[in-house]
Amino acid sequence: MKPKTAKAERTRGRILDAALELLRERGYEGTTMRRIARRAGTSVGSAYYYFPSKGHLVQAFYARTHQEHLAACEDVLASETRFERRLAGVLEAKLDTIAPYHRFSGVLFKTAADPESPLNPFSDDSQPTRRQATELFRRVVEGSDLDLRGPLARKLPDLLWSYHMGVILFWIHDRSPGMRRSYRLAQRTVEIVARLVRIANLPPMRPLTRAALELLRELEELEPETEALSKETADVRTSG
Amino acid sequence: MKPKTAKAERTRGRILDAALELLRERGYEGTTMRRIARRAGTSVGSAYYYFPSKGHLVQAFYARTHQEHLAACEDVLASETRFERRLAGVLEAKLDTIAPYHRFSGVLFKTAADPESPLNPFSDDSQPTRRQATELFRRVVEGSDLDLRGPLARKLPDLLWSYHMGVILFWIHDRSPGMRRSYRLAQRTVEIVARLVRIANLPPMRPLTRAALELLRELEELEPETEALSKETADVRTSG
DNA sequence: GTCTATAACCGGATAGAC
DNA sequence: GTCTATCCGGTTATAGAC
Repeated sequence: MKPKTAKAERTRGRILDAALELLRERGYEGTTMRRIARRAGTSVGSAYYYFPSKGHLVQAFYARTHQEHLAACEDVLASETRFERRLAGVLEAKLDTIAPYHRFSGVLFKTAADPESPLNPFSDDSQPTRRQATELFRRVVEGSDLDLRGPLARKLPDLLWSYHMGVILFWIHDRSPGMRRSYRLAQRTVEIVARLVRIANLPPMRPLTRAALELLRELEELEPETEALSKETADVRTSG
Repeated sequence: MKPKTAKAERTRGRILDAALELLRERGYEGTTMRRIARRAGTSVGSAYYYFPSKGHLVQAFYARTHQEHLAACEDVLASETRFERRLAGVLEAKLDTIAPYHRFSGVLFKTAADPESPLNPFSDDSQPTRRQATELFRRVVEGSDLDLRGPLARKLPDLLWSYHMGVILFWIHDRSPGMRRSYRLAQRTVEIVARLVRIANLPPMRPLTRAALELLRELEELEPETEALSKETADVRTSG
């Protein structure tokens, strides 16, 4: 899968470049494997030699936009300390970064939603990207004026990642001009989320917060990956 | 699309039955249009005459499980008055109803997630089913001991529908034996949701609740459908 | 052994004859 | 309304070239 020779390296690069160009130019459906190969000056077989499926090609594309997003976040993260601003900045940067791909976001998401797909954000293939993403939200929290301790502090980045996936889900279905509704949703929910986080630690809310965090812990415990370490269920994984 | 003669009615029925049988027996991928046609004793062309795409066949299948779900809810809705129990009952009935289809839920969801797909819960094609579903959650609320008034009362059914979609999303990716994690998630989040709803109307939470409801209202206003009624943007809809 | 190319295969979808 | 033949695109088998 990884190219061994310099020539192969170039071929792989040409295939990927051709795919990314075509995705921008013609969207997902218009980007056929035959066309990718033709533009890259090679053959379908070659493309499949380097990328196991069209989905993996798209994943490379994802990785690239993720890098762009990270870069676009640096400014806010370096200059702002208010939690609201940091979170809003990261979300807006995200919406800006993915804007050019809205026309075929549906198909991308469609593929990404399939639990069997390598694009699915919960899949093993995506784990590096996902880890990077939660890491980003960890920075949002840690560099902020939020003064959190305990389990909420530990879980918040994951929760924010889920929240941000929700915003993206909304964006995918957003048909308003300029995706106005999505930007609005992000701005306004950031305020709400921030207020929720700030009051979560106040005494009257403690039991509720504790219940929610306890649930997260419990669900993690039930995770098949965790169970697989115990004796009897090791083969469950391979049967799926 | 709708059969006109009695013979056509029967053909359509045979095709649908064949499709549903095959979906149970062989899952989504194993259910090819050619196989459906063969089992129904007809041809691919015929199948496409009655159902514009494989997706529409699956939608019929959805409608059927939705009916099963409704039936499975009647008992709880008739006997319980506590909001928690009603909501939990409806969710558990849902998980029970869809359990047999978990192996190919991913593909179903994958199709459903595509904004262009007729299966997408936000699409026009799905509007009847969706309306029925929110109606169900309206019954959950209205027959319960919750004493709500104002905008929260009006929006709660929609919010609960979204929440229940979230549970299903989790279920789709749930790989634990017997979908234990999903049932657990439902039970526990029901408690949390109920507590949230009950405190949302208390004075200290009022501003937050108001902000959230105001956001919903605002997003509805930005909806393209609403805008399309105004003069200039009428053609936006047809271009998608 | 590392790549590349060609010719299939398979299944969803459509055209058009009857 | 129903059928057959065909297109189209993802994917795979496989034969060779370097």
